[in-house]
Amino acid sequence: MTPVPPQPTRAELAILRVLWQLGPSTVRRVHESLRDTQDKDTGYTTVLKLLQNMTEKGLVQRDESERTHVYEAALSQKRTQRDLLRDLMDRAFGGSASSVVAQALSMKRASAEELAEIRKLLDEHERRGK
Amino acid sequence: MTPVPPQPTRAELAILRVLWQLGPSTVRRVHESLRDTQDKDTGYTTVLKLLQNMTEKGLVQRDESERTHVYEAALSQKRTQRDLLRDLMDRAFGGSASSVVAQALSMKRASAEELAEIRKLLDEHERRGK
DNA sequence: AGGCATCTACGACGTCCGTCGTTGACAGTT
DNA sequence: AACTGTCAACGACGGACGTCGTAGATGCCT
Repeated sequence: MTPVPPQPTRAELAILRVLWQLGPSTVRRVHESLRDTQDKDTGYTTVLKLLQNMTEKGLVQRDESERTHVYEAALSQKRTQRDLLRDLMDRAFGGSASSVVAQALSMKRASAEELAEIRKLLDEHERRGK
Repeated sequence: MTPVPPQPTRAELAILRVLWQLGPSTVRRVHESLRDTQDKDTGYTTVLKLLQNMTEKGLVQRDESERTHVYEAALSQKRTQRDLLRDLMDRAFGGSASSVVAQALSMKRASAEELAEIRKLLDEHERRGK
């Protein structure tokens, strides 16, 4: 009965994104990847501490068989995205999925390419729902 | 030169939702509305303090002409929703609007009614984009 | 005028979060 | 064996957040 891990904080989510992209990684790898991607510059021990906390919370799993530990995301990216979006949907959109979509469409980043993708998703969803 | 107010925290957002629903309100009205809606039970002075902080941050505007102050949301609901969704989209979805929509659709709450609404939005958006 | 209710302001406190320094263990190098 | 570098662990700290108690001002009622 593993209790559901709490939602990741901002910094924790940034780390999870690295783990999802790279797969199981050491602290050093995560730190360097953040160094490249991120604007901010976090220290090595900061990343270590975060990962220790995340292990405690159940957000990541740690392989300690070797001296240099290897961390892996405990939940899939999709699952985490779903949880986070659900939370925001409840808190800010009154639980309305269509409101969320409306706002998503109103953004400049909803390019033509993305619109086609969205329409495809909608068709699939409808077909499956039948 | 009003700087853009920072994003509201969880508790602040709950208050903003009340203000959007009720319009300009006193601390008491906000407190009572929260008492009805919310599961949690926050004290009067807590709500007052929150609203004072929010005034400081520029999230709300305060009318002090009367002894009992009246608070009003500084930004529209849509604008705030957009900002919050943008933030989450960047942090968790790599800035992809279609990923957000995909997740939104995968939720049980995307009812048939909502699906129709979403499709309508999509049509309008496409027509307008032409 | 006295007393009660209401309201704002202020300060305090516990918690979480992100940050980092230091320490001690371990490993490879010369 | 001594040195150098890497690693995990731990403690500390400043800031934000949400919480509330208390004080002081103001208004109302009798």
